[in-house]
Amino acid sequence: MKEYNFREIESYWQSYWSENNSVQYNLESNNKKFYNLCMYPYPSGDLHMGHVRNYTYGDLITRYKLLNGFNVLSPMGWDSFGLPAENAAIKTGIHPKEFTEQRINKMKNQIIKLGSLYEWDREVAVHTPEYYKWTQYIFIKFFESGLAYKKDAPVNWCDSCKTVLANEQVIEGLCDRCDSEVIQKNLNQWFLNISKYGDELLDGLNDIGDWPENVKAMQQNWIGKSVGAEFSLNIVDTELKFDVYTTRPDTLYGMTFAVLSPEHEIINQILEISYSKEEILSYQKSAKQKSEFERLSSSKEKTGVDTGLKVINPINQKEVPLWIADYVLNNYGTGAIMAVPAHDQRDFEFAKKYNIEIIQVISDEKNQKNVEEKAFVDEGVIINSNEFNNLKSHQEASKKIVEYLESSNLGSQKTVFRLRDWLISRQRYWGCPIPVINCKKCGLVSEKIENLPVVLPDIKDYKNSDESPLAKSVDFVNVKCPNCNSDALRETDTMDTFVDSSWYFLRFVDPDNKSIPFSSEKVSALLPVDQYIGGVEHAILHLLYSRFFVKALRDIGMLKIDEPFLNLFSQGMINFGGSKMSKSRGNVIDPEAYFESHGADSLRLFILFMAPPTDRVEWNVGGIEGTKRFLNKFWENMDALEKIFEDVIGVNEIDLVRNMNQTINSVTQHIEKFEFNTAVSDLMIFNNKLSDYLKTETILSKKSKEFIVDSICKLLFPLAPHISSEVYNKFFEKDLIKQNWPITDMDNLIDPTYELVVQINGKKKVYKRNKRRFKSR
RNA sequence: GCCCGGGUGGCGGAAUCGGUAGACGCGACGGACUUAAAAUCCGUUAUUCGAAAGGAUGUGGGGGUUCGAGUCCCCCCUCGGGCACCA
Repeated sequence: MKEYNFREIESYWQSYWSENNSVQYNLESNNKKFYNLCMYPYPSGDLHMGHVRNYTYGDLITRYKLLNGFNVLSPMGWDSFGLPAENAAIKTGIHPKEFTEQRINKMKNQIIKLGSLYEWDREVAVHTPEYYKWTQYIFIKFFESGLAYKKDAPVNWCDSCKTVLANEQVIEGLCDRCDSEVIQKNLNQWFLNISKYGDELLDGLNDIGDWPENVKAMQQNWIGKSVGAEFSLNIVDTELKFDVYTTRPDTLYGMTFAVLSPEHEIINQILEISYSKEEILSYQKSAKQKSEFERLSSSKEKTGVDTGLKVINPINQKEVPLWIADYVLNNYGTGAIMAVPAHDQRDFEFAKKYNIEIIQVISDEKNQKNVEEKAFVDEGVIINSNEFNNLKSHQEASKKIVEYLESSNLGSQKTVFRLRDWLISRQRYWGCPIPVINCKKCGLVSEKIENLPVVLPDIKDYKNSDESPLAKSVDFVNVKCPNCNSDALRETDTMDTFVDSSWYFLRFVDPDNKSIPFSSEKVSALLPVDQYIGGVEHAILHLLYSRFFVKALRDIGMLKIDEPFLNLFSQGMINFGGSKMSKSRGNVIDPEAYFESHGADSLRLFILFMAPPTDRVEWNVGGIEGTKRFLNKFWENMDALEKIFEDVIGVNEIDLVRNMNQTINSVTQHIEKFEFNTAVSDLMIFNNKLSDYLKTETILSKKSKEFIVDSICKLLFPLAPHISSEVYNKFFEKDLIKQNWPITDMDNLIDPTYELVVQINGKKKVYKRNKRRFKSR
């Protein structure tokens, strides 16, 4: 059999679509809009299978929606700031801009070869001044409204590379580049106040649209809302007091000690009065030297130091010892806790180790639980708590005790989030400069809008020293204060690249706007994104940051929507040899080779066919042969149909037409439900039936022939657009992309015969083919 | 520890409402074509007993509901992912 010439066909249609602007959002159209978006890539230079999977799904949706008459917006851009370009620059001296743009060109070419349709006139790349000007604009608006602020914060620092590292760059406590140990260092850093939106980000998940449950669960988990109580503990014989937060106010009578985190501010005052000054100082020092990793993971053996001081339990005036221990984190709650060893496992271990009293205040109904081996954390009944005895814990007793604290002005109910403010400053070159100036007189002053963008200066050495690479450019750093015109210094940090990606989907609706980042009207017309498709690895960071950005931009009046993404689809990863494909593992399967050897249509079909889209899959080297065979067979069938003798309708023809109709019904439903693997198999089944027909029959009516070619090309179009466009054009001399999706004939779905099955005790015993007596619908 | 998903042939996976388990594809085996190979075409392919007809078993394990369970309920095992000293 001769193979169809996929190379020629694919390249022809790719040029055709591009020259005819086959996907273009039409402002004037009355058709319903559909904003279809794939997560834009970091331009690594090589398209990998993860991209192929992502863009195949995205393109399928674009084409399906086009045939269904939607006014589709399908843009693409580049997440083009980031470390790899900077590392390459350090190594080879090539400017990150040049390095990045070469890679963008290469990758864009590969995306086109996949046959993915994008409206390239809307392309954005975040590293261009035309884009980052508006990232800076938004930053300034955030700064002016208090959403961006600067404060001292502990960061991951590699003393060998002389740089701050992102959490993702710290691998088991070591620098991912030089393997030296990462330490905690206090630096003055920029933050965005995302925690202000904790409640809204959490509540928004309830009615957001169609999002995968696991992604919603991950975000809920990350936001980590908990409701408890906050109250003060007074230190005996002093004026000193501090706040503690607990989710278990019902256990208040069981408090037998209190703990401060080693970084707690009040320790400075404690040092003046404690007999254990030396021990405290040395404990603080050792806690500081531990890396975050070590501190959180070090075999969970708890350590601490006794201050020798006592605090008073506000509910019963009992005096209990005050300790300092690093199992209490300074940046959660109040950085201090009441410790109830009887009912908290961590407190229990600490109490056992240091021989601290344990008082049980909850038991089960028969009072048979004890706390000798471990803490009792389950629901139960209050004991040893005076007037609160016999109340049910946790809910009822907590409520009563909080009411008591509130009525006696001792404390109050309090909501705490795990979500922390977002540290966005990076001591890096290849990122968006922070548009702020430090003036000795005026303090932190934002750059004037008319002076934007603050352009990344050219420097010779991209390597960090003790400060950011941008500090090396004298011209960049030394400026006049926009306020008072006195000598001032520019910020030398750049922004986390997640800032760039938190609003790119907004720029796509208005990419050429020269006066503002985007028009609010256009955003309202096109957003939320109707279908967002991307990898599950962005379940928390990117998707949460973008949601935060939209809410923050709404609150400062720049747009009028609440959520950026209506429906989210997370595709599974593609592994090979049991692990994630990566250059360092040497297990990368290059999609480009398949464009040459099997064609983009075969690759797309195989990706669609291999597994349900949400599943993680193992790359199967031979599997693509199956979809290639299918396309060859399809091509051959179409060829045979073209030559078949046209005549009156025969009996088998009626069956074939019904099969086609059933296939229309089934493929449509599977695509709607994102069950692309079974959509492909439906088409394979019909193609096999068509082969059988053509082998045994010699005639077919013109009407049926045209119905079959028309329908099957349309059904195949979103999945394998090149071959279907070619066949359609050969038969009808029309552009398939401008046609309408086929409609199922509901009257011709059901086979007039059926198999009667008789089961006895659930086992099939008799089956027989019968004619249906009534036409059912 | 907590929160999400999963577990079906040699493999990837199908199976709207509880109603013929294993669609479709890969691989394997047998055959045709060929000097030969590749490609292509035809056939077989859950396990097991049987020459065959046919029978028995079978969706991680155990129980239950039902005329009937991959599907519903309870318990357990196990794999993957996320979070994790979060008070």
